[in-house]
Amino acid sequence: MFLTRHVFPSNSRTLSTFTTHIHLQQPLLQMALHGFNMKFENYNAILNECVNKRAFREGQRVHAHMIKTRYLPSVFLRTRLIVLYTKCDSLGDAHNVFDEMPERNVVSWTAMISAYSQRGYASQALNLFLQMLRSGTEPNEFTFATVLTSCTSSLGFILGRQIHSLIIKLNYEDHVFVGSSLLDMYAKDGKIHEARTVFECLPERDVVSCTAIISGYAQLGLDEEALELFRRLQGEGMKSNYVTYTGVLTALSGLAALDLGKQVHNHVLRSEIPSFVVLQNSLIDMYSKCGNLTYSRRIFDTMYERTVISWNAMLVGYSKHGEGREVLKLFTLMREETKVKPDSVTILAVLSGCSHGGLEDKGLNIFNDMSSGKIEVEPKMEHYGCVVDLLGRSGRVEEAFEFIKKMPFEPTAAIWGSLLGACRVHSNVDIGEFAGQQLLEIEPGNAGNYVILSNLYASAGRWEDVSSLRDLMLKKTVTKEPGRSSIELDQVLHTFHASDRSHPRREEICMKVKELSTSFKEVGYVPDLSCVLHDVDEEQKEKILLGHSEKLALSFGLIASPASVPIRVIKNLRICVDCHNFAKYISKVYGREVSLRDKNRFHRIVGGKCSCEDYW
DNA sequence: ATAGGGTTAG
Repeated sequence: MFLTRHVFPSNSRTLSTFTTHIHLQQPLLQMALHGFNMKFENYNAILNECVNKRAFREGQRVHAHMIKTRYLPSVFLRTRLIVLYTKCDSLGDAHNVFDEMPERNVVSWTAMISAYSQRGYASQALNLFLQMLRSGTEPNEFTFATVLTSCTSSLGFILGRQIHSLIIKLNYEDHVFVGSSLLDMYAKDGKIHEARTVFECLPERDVVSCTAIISGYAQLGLDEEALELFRRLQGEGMKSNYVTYTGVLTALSGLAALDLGKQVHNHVLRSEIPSFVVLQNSLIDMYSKCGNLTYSRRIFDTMYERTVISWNAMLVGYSKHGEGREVLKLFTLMREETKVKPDSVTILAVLSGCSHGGLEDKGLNIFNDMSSGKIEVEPKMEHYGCVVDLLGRSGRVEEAFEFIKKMPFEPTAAIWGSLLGACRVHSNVDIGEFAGQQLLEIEPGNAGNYVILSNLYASAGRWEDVSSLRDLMLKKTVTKEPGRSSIELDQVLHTFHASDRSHPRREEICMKVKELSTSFKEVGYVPDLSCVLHDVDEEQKEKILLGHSEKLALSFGLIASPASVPIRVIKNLRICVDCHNFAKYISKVYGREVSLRDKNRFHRIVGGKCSCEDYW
């Protein structure tokens, strides 16, 4: 019921939608083109109209008329021309006007900086800003708000901090536009506390600054913090718009909070908020990451306009759920749609979709089409990574290894990790050992790598290697991002850590895990002790294994949710081999569907079988 | 005349 079709105009920020053949006010145009002695007022009026209507050709004719009649436009009019050309997507023309200006003021500099930053030319925008300072022109609040949006590279962040000092010196730190731009810059640099400080110091807040800080948390994966802040600001009377909800949906996607996501969706539909493409894209992603692809597809199908991101979000959804056939079907549809071109993310989604869906040959064909230019996307490192995955999954481990050696890139940790994973599943100890060594060299501090290599050694019965791996791990400073699993029940998110004793129903949960383990052992479950790398006896290892956050969340789901619904658990890391097996027993013994989202994909486990076919 | 927050992938 809540998915009704909403038709709204497309996002007005799309630059490509300008028209060139429009009717300008005839008298003015005639005056300009028939030798009338044009004055400032006339030019200003006609240029304003051209800017508003994005009338590129007419604007050019007016500009040409100025040159022909040797009219010398003021700084003001030249700046209008820069803005006109920028809005009409003609950066070259804008820059020519800028170059030929006999004098410039803060507005013309800012307009030009804005032109570059809007088109994504960050370093040019920053260069221009520096030139502006050197020329002795003092920036104003417009300049700062603009230039900070171009501070998104590592060099940009350094410059951004210096710009912050200048902002303080020139007394613009209380300005809300400058503040939102500044806090956004800090958030994008991962400096969320500094972003928060800027936010808290603002004398007044508005939708944009509030949205910027909420999205800042969400983009860094601080989902709970984002949600908490959203609720607090809402309580303090913050107004939300569609961008705010996009940020909130990002946080909810991360948490896989389906019920809350539906609530936001309902709210958006009931309110006057327009269903802009960006918001719909967020909804597609939210439903897919919450495990509900049907809703994602329903939104996708009813969209009035789709961007490449809409297609990508849907493709990624199918891919993560292991629905390879659907990925290919949708990709075919996409290629028939001429308005949208596949990009690098599209191909990534399709390749990984083929891999997760067990369609190795189809995936390899697509990679070949890309290499031969039949698909017009430049193959990047990540695409090569997908091929390693595809070959590895189908058991062609040697081929995958050869492929890595011939790649035009230096292999990354992700590539070796993918090869090692394949070796674990297909028990290729020789290549796996090599991949593992490379991996331990690149990422000596990543505990996950040790676990997979240990799994591999254990599967080959090489126990002495398992123990020397453990010794090696003790020598290095190995940090493990703490594993965390959560489950949403009645709009409340229950989060568990390993051996977590903080849940109000901890006794019950702990008992249940033990009970399950005992009963599963009677029907064939064998705890996989190679998943534990601590130097303890077997009994202890089993205890540690039973404390894994996934098992706590799964058991809690079994106790606390009705038997008719699937148990939906999400884990922040890749799921452990033993817990994956444990979940299969739950599905078989209790007849419950388990939907498990890990860092890489969804595992839909029914009747003891998983949609990943034990490859992840 | 010039300005800030947003969606997919990793």
